[in-house]
Amino acid sequence: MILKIKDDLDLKKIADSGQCFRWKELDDGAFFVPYLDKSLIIKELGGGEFELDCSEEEYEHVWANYLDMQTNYRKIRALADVKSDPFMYEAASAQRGIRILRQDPFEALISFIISQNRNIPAIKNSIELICERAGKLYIDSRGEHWYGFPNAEELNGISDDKLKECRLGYRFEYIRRTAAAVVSGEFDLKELEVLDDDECLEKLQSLHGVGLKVASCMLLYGLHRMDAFPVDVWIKRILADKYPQGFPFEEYRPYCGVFQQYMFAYYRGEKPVN
DNA sequence: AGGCAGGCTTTTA
DNA sequence: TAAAAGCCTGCC
Repeated sequence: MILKIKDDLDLKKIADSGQCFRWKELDDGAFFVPYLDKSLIIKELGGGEFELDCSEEEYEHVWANYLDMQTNYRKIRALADVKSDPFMYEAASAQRGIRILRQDPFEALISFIISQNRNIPAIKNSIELICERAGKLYIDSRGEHWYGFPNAEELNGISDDKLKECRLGYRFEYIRRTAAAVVSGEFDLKELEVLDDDECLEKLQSLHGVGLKVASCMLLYGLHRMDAFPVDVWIKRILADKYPQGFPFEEYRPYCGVFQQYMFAYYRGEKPVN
């Protein structure tokens, strides 16, 4: 199908944004996008048009939601005022096209536990290994094979040896215990939905290997809490560099997380590490 | 109680 | 060799 939109959507920027780790750019500039048991191949044609290898029905029921198309990001960007916060205005303008995906919560949780103290290529590497060892095998519309991200049962079910092949280092035990807690029901991902942001952060941090930063990433990228504001080494640098008087959270509520993402991508893009 | 140093696996630059 | 989308433990 052909999708025609007016709002922000830059596939390359999303793929490089550090919120998802399994998108793949294909030879023709299209992107392969996996989500649960489905995959999408999407290509920008220009003029706000995109070609998608799915039906309109599947787009409406799956991909529009995944890509968060019901949210107006142009409106959100308009919160950045060029006079009062020129840095943010510049960051949001330069990174226009980023959207906060509605990813699978379990995948997001595991992915951001893996992310700690590592750079993006290493994160992608471990996640791909996990999918190959614990995920289901699928075939996309081109006839190419791909592995899905394992659900909790699948991840919990693989042997220690196989999980150790995924090069998780000291995070091995974090992943093992988190998957087991989700499978046993000791940790219920659905229960998070009824909690407010602070309660949610607290509950997530009860998991071994989940601190404030990973919990914040889970809120923003796994639960789509748009006001969640993960502070990592990059954001720390930005806050020290650009906001020595403190970050104006009130100006950007309830979308602080979106602006965190713009800043992160913009600042990191100035001196790329991968 | 709350803050801080040191250690942790492995990869990347 | 240091740093990497950090967290845990032990110590004070």
